[in-house]
Amino acid sequence: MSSTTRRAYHHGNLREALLDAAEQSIEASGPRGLSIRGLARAVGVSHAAPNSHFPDRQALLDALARRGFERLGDLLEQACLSADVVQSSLETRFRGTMAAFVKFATDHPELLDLMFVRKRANHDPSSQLEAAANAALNPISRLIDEATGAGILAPGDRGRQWYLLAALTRGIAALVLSGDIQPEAIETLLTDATATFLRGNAPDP
Amino acid sequence: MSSTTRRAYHHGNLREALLDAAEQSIEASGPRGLSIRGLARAVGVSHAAPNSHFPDRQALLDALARRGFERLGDLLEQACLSADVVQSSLETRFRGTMAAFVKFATDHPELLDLMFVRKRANHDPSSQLEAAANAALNPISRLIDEATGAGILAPGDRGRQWYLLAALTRGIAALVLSGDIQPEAIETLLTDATATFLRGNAPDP
DNA sequence: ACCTGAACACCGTTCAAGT
DNA sequence: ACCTGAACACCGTTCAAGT
Repeated sequence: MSSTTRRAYHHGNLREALLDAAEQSIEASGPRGLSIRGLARAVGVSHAAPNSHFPDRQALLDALARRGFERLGDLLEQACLSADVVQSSLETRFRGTMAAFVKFATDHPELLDLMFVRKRANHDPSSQLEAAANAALNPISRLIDEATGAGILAPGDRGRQWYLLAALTRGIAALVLSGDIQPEAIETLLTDATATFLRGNAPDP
Repeated sequence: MSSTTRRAYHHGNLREALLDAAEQSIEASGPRGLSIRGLARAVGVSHAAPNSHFPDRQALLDALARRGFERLGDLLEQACLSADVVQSSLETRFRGTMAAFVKFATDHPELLDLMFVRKRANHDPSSQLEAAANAALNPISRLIDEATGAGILAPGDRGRQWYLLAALTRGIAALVLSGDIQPEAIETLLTDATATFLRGNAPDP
């Protein structure tokens, strides 16, 4: 019965097999190195077979990005929760969530790029991709609400604080991916960023 | 005599003509839409002609990125200086510099992407590209030094403050380019980011 | 030195045809 | 429904040959 998973490659499983191969390819040689024909070859089907599952190359990349957001969302969620269980301070949880994002970036640099290109080429706000993107970043909103409730963050405009935190997080990831920060300095930067954000947005005493 | 600039297209001017065409193409349809053959066509030379000026496609992209850093450097410099002349506060100048970066991002989104991919594909720390990149971001360092001198920033680790400011700046640009921020919210975010950075890194009283 | 033209090994996408 | 094979119009890069 376990043979079912092994055998049924060309019937029903092709879509996922292609996405798996695509993710490997992308991390190895960037999105530009990804070719539909190469994927088909790697999986052992004809070069036109992928077309049955993805109308064009971009659709495959979108599906890849969507999977990425789902995984990123899980990681951020975990970072929030596990920090909670250990009864850590809110500052630690902020830092942990940013750190989780940055770890995802270093683990899957090309995938992250793919995920955040969106709006430029493709822009359908009702797509599953956008839904996944919004869902993934939800933990950040909840953390901000919690901190506001605890009196650690000024109860100002929730959106403005979200933007700030999102900018910091993505900015750090960008610095790391472009190689503009020395790897040893990342931990310090995460700590500094958390402290700066909280201090800069603390309620007036 | 002005005919010299107009005529001498295929002798001596080709390199720049290709780069100009490349920049147009890239902003119109992304780096993926850029083809050497297409450029050659647009400029009116044979498809192999570009090879006399750029050993391969990547070399052309690198040259494009280098030009981008030179222009970005000029803009940041200007943002610093012009704000100085008007005798503005240091806070205004911080904001102005970040705003200049973000404006460059919205004006040349694809070019900016190209500029900051570096380290992943290509990584020669002694290249002219890297030199241009470092030079471009110099104004930020000078601004931090100035603010430290004026007692507005804590005289801690210069590098740590640089990383923070760079992360904020690039993060905001990233939010804008990926469409994750409403355009009307950008000005507010720039103000909030400046205030948060300065407040979060102010010297202890 | 700079450019051309042919050649080679790739692409994505379409489409009739098979199962 | 899912896949194949041929076909079409593209690529980047190399290289002998021209000027």
